[in-house]
Amino acid sequence: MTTINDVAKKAKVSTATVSRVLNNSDKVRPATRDRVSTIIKELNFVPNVNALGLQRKKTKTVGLIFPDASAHYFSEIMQGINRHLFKNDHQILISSAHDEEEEIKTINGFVNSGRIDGLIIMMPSARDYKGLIDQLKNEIPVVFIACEIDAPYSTTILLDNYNSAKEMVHHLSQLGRKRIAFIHGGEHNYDARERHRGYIDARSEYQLDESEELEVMGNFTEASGFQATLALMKRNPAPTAIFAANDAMAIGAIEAARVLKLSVPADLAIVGFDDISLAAYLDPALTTVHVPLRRLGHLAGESLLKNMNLDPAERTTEKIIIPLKPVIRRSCGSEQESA
Amino acid sequence: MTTINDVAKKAKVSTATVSRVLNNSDKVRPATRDRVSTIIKELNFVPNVNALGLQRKKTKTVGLIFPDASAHYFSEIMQGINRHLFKNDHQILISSAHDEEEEIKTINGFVNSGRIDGLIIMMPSARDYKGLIDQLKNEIPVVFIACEIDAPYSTTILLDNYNSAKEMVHHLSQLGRKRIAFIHGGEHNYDARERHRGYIDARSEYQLDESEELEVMGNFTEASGFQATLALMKRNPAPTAIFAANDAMAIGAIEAARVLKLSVPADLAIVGFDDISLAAYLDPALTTVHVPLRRLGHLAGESLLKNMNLDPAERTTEKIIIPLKPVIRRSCGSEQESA
DNA sequence: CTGAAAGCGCTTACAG
DNA sequence: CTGAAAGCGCTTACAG
Repeated sequence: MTTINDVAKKAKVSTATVSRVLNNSDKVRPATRDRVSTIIKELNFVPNVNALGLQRKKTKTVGLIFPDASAHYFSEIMQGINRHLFKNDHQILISSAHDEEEEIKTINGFVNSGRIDGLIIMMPSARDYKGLIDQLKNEIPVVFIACEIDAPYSTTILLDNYNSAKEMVHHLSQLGRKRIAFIHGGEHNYDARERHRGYIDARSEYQLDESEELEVMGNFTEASGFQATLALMKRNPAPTAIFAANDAMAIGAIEAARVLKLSVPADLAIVGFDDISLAAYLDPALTTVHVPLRRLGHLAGESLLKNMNLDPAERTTEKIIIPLKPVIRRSCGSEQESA
Repeated sequence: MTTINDVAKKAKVSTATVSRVLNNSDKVRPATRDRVSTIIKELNFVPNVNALGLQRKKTKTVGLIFPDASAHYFSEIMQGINRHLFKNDHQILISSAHDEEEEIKTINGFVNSGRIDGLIIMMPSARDYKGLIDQLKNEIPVVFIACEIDAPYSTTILLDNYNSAKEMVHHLSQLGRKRIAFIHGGEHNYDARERHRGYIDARSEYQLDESEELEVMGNFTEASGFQATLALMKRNPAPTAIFAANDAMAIGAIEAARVLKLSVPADLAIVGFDDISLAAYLDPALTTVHVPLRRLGHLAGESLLKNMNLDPAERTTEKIIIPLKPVIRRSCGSEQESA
């Protein structure tokens, strides 16, 4: 590996001068600068990041912690983050942990090792907030995605799950569905809980049938949506609509309806949440809530970068809530078609 | 940030001793070891990775380059890689680039900056192999995924797209479909090209209808599968089966068939490639080829780690081809159901 | 405009 | 078993 010494020797200058050329310092004679620049290219010299990090206490690297499930969801967000950071010459160090203990250990390693300048945490099922916040200690800026953790001087980015869920239930009720069931995504998942809360509140607000019988626990997979629907349709009276907490479960629900010889939406309206790319290509096309994952990632990257360039004293605590839009297609029984 | 000096001072030993404790050197008196260990915990000391990297020339970090499209495909692979590396105490630094020029620049930065100990490159649309190989220079071990680049001392992991595609066409022909169309995934994509090659060879081998009319270019999206199918069904005679180079396009094809009032599989058999999780939940359930993405990622991580622990002189050039299995469901018109 | 020297936080021969 | 010192590859005040 070529070092700054090799360059200095070949250019017959000191390493200080090479360093100045590298950093565009103005105090270098043009002739010297040219000579050194040429040799840097010749040798294909790239500065050693470890030496840089040690000396500057900045690594131009951002850490990204995410759960190892839900690949699609997180990969989209990650792409959004990456796109923004790449443009701004930063790298992403990822770590996906299995459980919360692992995650907290990883965060500790990330934060105190001088490895990263900022951290993005996706932890929808976080429970031990205390342990987490203790690790952080405001050493570096942090952005939380899809988890509500009251850490000072951090940014939190949330989806407006609650209101969109309410809106979706309202839409179904407007179409005459009064007995609306809900397939939950998991009680430890923040998004799932918020969607559920919106469903519950909407049910009472719009005076719909209320019963625990109408709620079934799923886990965001097609299979769980399928099973949940089979269970729900045994209720008496059976629901006239099913609101699944994500599209994958809605797809399982549609398949279950097919098996039960139920027509969707005539016998049973089914709606989802996420608006995955093939939602429009299902039969019937799925009514759902669009979630702009890339934009979420972009916002996270942007906010983090902003705070990384700020003095710790200047940082604020910020909360960004992304409004979501329902996408009305056929599966809810509406004739209306959205763009 | 706590340093080794803080620990040394507090424990009243030299930094050398702290270092020995940290590295489990046996030449430390138990009493000293205990005292130092206690203080390390007390101070929550984590060694600075930049100093470590500078000194050891190892960073316990692996680089991962991937295209910024196809989030799902790559996120699954990434999860497989990560799972394995996490267990072995390594981090992943990612970078997804827009085009090949960006990618090569990134690779150069990764390889010559002392940032990583190994590199995994997913570059299905790589064209400029020369530029790529020049960057590599055998500095660090490299694993290529889904691209055939003749770089010495590297590992290449490929899917057996070709034979599986042939097998799928054979299966359709066995079911009496003689006019089988193909929706291509993109001519610059390695997997797509191989699947296409298998299709072409199978067509002639099994004496099926051959015509350029039966091939349409798509781009791996539902929308392109939809459009391609609309175009294909205008042929005269129309195809009796469509082989889409991935599941997303197959889903688009099914929707197109629906619009055209064609029954699948009675009028038109449709098969895909990938076996995404909801393939089983489509109507009709999609016949496709299962691609074990996590396993692919796992193998990549494993191979890389193995080579990272080897002397450069001991490294070999390796090529791993992953066999793929068709999953026969309803959309091909077979009565047979696979597990 | 340029260089010698100190220092970032570690590790490791070397000496004791 | 332990410490003083050199060195990994950079940057930056300081002196000239």
